[in-house]
Amino acid sequence: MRNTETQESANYSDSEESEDSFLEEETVPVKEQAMRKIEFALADINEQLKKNLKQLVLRTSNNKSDFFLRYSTRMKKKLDRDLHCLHQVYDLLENDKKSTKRELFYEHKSIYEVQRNLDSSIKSICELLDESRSNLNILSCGRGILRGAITFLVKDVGVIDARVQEVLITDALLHSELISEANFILVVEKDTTFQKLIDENFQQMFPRGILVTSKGYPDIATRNVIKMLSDKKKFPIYGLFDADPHGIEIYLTYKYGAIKESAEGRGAFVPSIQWIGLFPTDYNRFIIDRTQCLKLKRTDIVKVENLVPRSIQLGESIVTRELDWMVQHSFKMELEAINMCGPEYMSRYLIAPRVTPSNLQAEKHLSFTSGFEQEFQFSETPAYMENTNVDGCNDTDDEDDESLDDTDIDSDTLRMMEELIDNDSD
DNA sequence: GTGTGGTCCTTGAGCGCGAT
DNA sequence: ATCGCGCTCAAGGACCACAC
Repeated sequence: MRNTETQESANYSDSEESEDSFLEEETVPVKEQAMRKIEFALADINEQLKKNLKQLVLRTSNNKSDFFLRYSTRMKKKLDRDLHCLHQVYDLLENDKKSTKRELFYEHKSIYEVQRNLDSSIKSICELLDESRSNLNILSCGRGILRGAITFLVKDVGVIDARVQEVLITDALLHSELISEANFILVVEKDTTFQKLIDENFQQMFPRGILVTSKGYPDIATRNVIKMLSDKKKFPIYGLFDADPHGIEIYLTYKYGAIKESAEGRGAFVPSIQWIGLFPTDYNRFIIDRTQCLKLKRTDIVKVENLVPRSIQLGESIVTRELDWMVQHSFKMELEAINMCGPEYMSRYLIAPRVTPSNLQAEKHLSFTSGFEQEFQFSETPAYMENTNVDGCNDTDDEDDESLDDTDIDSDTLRMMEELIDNDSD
């Protein structure tokens, strides 16, 4: 045992000092750092396997303060999958190749069994190496799409003009050059809304707008690309989601990332995104058919129960208040509810008035908005106007008299939800 | 008691297949 | 030809069981 330990230390003593000092140097490329870490981890775990230890540790250095993965006897399969994944990542880095999750999965389908096992391994490896997924040359199958006033110049691909075609959002866009005269980005929750807006001439109506969707919960690539556009071009970002608990959670995922932030998706969020609808309280502002209102299910109420404290913690008073209203009235709405009001209704009466006035003035085709404002009297102040500044920073100090403070909302809402759960036989 | 893996649920979408 | 169903994929979160 002692001999082995001596041998082990002999194996790494030569490189240990240089290893640690090497890793701390910022000038070393990410790729080289990751490869060194993997080499260490594989050699180290190999030694542990020889010793037939009860518990194995996957680590990237001898420094005990560094992140490591621990594997008990019941986690043999997990270890096997993680090691295969580590080998695949090393292969990608060594050969300067990029691969999708799906491709990696099919390379060792018998090992991973189902894709979520590979997802779990990738997540673990990102934590272990302290690198984002894209830095490890792992791409996700693009899910998000984009259309509007922007052109990407992508290395090795060429010109991708989003004015004339839908663009699949992948990590490759992150490293492209941009040509754009856009002055805002509109993120919509789902593809049906995206297509509907395109069909209703979104591009003619908003020639300087960019429309984005990630088809449900946003993937990391889409969040990263929106963040990149926001950072580079300072576009204001607006978000349009269903007036239901999932829609609100999707908004929070865009704005703050996932609750369990991982190395895989580190930094993939867009703090400047502004929620412009569909608010539950929009039921009072638009002429929405009662049949478009769907009763909250038990699972919805449970989700609201979790979202309320989260929104309070995040200081999202509008979200808290809208959730409160939703629970009090016990129904939710999808974006399609607005479409039922009339042709181009969503673009004209929901989106146009809710992007900033400076943007509206730049739109030649929006003369109808002033007419709309005259003909349509809001029964109450829309939430997006109450405490959102033009620069996208929320100002939670200016609550009107009728608004509840967070403490009141919390207790009222929770009581309401408890009653609903008790009465809900669904 | 705490942390974590595995499982199952939700959202969004697409595709193939069988019944009508 | 159309519709409904069940499967897939990619994200998210919640919950339970188990190891430490």
